[in-house]
Amino acid sequence: MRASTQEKRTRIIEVATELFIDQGYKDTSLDQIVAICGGSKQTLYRYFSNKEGLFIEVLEYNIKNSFDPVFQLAEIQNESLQLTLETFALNYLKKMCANPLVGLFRIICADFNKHSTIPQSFWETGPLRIHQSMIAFLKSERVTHSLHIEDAELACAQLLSLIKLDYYSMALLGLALPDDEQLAKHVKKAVATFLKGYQK
Amino acid sequence: MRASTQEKRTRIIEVATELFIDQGYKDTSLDQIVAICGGSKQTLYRYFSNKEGLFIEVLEYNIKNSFDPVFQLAEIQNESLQLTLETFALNYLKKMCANPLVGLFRIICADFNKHSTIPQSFWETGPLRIHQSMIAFLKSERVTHSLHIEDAELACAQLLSLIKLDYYSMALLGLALPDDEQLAKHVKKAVATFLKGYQK
DNA sequence: AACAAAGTGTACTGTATAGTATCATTTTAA
DNA sequence: TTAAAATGATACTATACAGTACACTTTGTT
Repeated sequence: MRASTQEKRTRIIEVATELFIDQGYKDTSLDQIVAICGGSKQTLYRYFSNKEGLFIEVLEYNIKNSFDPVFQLAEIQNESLQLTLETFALNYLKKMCANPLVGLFRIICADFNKHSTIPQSFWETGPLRIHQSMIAFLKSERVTHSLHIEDAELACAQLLSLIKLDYYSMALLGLALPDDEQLAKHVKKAVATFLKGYQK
Repeated sequence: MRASTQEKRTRIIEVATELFIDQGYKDTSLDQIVAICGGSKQTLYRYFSNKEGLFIEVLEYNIKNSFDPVFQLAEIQNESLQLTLETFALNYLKKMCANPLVGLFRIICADFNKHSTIPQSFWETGPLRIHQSMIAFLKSERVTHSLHIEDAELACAQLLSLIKLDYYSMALLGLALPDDEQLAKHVKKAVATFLKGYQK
């Protein structure tokens, strides 16, 4: 295999990512992608089975790049519990409410919500894995010695929902989110409510 | 005006609602709508400026029909506070996570998230009005005599998020939700966490 | 009855795009 | 150097659909 082959594949995926997110799935034509990448449509079709196949690879590529850093965040465990959660929360919130995740989520729910395994596999490789990280954290001694958590799965879901609030829905709709300072304030309140709800 | 004119308009809107939700915006053609309604494309164009204009009316029609019952629910105030909230929560959750709201939300975020006032007006006439109802309730004596709520707006957002959890995202993706019994259990826990987080 | 407004059926225009085919050109490996 | 594989440029096929034009029919009104 040529040295440039993998680079080219990656380049196509990156250009496709940008266009899909910017214009939506249906409104992004393969001709457009090729025009920006350079090369020809034949090459694209040699790499990817078809438009849907390309999108699936776009998805895998971005899920990997976007969620992995969040997993790491979920494992930070210094300072106070409150501060740990606040730090995680702000990063989690900003990652979830921004591209590429928001743009790709829009496409999955609008263009693949029926007759496709994409939503299920997106859910399992993305959000669900974040949940698992957080559940493990909530079960750790670090947490259990100051909070009374009977059902870690539930507590995790509640914590993440308190963090996201309606900001995720607003991001999906393309509405403007508060600035960083406001978000930081919000996140503190979310963590506070969570801690009080699960205090011993 | 003919007696049937208003009925015909409504019929077009209802058929369009179903097709838009079922197939998405781009995949629903006006020819299809006309074929099911009967009548001709000219008539459709006499009633509605174009496809987008039709969708906007579809939206208004369904927002009105779907959110209004939820407002009423928010005003139920009998029995215990806990029971009142649980009752509201279950109905709110089921309404939010089902069609037509889910299907229309998908379209708004995928097909109108840019260069359109649709998201903003959807947000204001839908979710925001529910928030306002709930904020008023949380400020009522009924609530303030048993809970300590400094910021009713925040408390409202947190409560509704605890109720929705990730079920709304799952519904958008077309993933299956738990059955009614499970949802009822979930809702009790959401209300419990909220009450504990805001207890005096 | 006569007229105008509302509605129908059908065909058409213009445009867009997924996917394929062909053939020339370049790159790589031996 | 040479042959095979990869890539590129371009054109083509088939299809779909928003929006328009137009001739004709129905309905309500005067």
